[in-house]
Amino acid sequence: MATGRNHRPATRSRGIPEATVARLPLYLRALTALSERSVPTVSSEELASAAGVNSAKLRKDFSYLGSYGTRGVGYDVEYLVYQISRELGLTQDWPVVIVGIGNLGAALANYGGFASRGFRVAALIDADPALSGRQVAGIEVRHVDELESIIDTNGVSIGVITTPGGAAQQVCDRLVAAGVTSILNFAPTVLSVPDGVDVRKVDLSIELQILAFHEQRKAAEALAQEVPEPLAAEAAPAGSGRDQGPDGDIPAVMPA
Amino acid sequence: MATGRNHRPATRSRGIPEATVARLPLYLRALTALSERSVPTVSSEELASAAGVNSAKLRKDFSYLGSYGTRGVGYDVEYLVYQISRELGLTQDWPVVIVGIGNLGAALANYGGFASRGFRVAALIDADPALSGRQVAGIEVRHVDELESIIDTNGVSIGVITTPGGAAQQVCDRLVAAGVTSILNFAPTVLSVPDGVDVRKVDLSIELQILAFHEQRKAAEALAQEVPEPLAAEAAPAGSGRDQGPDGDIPAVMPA
DNA sequence: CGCTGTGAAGCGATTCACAGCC
DNA sequence: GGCTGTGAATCGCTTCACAGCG
Repeated sequence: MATGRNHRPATRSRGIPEATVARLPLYLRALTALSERSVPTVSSEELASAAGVNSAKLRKDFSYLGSYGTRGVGYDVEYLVYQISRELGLTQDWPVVIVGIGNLGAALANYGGFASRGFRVAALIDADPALSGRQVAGIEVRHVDELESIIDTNGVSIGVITTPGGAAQQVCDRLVAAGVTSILNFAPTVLSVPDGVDVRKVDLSIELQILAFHEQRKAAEALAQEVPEPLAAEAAPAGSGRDQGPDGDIPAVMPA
Repeated sequence: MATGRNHRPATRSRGIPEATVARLPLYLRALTALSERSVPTVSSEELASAAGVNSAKLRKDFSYLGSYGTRGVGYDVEYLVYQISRELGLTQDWPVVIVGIGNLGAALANYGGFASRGFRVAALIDADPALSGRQVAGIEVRHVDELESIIDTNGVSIGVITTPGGAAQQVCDRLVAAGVTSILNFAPTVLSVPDGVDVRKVDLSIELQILAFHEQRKAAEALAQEVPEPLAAEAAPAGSGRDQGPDGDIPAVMPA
């Protein structure tokens, strides 16, 4: 972990907790919406509820960035948008490649949320020669043979893998060898990468499985409530359980 | 926050930590692969590395499920597959509906990972009448007017929202009113739902933004290394950074 | 002897609660 | 008076390290 022992206790700037980083995009989205409605300032309470977190957490998060609010008033929307964008590195634009142009790859290519926030799809890449030259979302699909040269020419450092699981590690290796240092992996595979390369994983079926777990638990509780046996002693009073809650639960996306 | 105070401290069995639940699908995937290769038993070390976590975490996770291993030997693959499946509620099959059949909805409909693990796409639903009747992934697309009846007839309790952001809350409300109690939301919107309904959110652009943050930090560190000013005191010795690491980082998917 | 299962320690994130400033 | 910024308390997850068992 970078950071490491740390001489300097906790001091300035360079120590934003991961949990906070993961929420900054949420705040940014909410702020952008406010900005579009020309709302000039916002309180921690309002912004927190728009972002789906609680206000103490939000204030703590912002405190890591600096003192950008005004007591008694709130935060200046435009100013915060800028500060968060800068902190996230969105003031520069990041060329990304998407490898694997199936439905999911196409969905990502078409996804407007990218371009709007500092990301530019530099190329779509697929191993199927039949796709080469086709246009998806107005971008030409190139053959995977060109992967290295595309990355090199465009200075790409972020790659998105939307291939089938079987091809993912191979593609990953090539991306890394070509100079990519951040990877967003949608394939259902644990990628291994050298130190210094970040991997984040998004797995659709894992999310569903987690929902199924809670769904099952809810069903069990409902039963327990009807037939309050001693066994049920625990489930019944719990009532609402941990459910919902706009606050953090445990996620399923992770690095590496 | 639903949740609330909660009386009972932490007691028995029904208390699997969220972080553990989020990893069970990972273990299950690794175990399934082993099972297909007819590997009879596996040690915590081997399984952990296949799943991309460390072995202490894995053993602790399994300890919440029960004592399913054999000291000096390891875990029986088939038995563990069964136990985890049961715990996750995958021994029953869950009918799900996907609302919003754009590229992403289609990608999900085609995604093999669903059917293979207890999920069945009961219906594809879209607001566009032009799509109604079309087949996607061998399933007929139905009009959103039928949403309530579809959910009712099929006993659907899990819904997936892949509509544009603007339609998400509306769709969510109808799903919930019709009886859905778990929602997987791909729209870039914070959904509000009543207590007792679980929401998990997957946001593609948020993941990229988190990568961008780290990418930026890496670039800054590289610079600091070249020109070792006093400011750089911290970055330089860090070397590899926090990067990689098969262990948990902070995710961006969360309930509600 | 090897590997699991688990108390206990450690650590990071969340929440509380209030001092400080506008 | 209202709302931010933040130490201090708390909570939950991770990691350690080893006892216990096959």
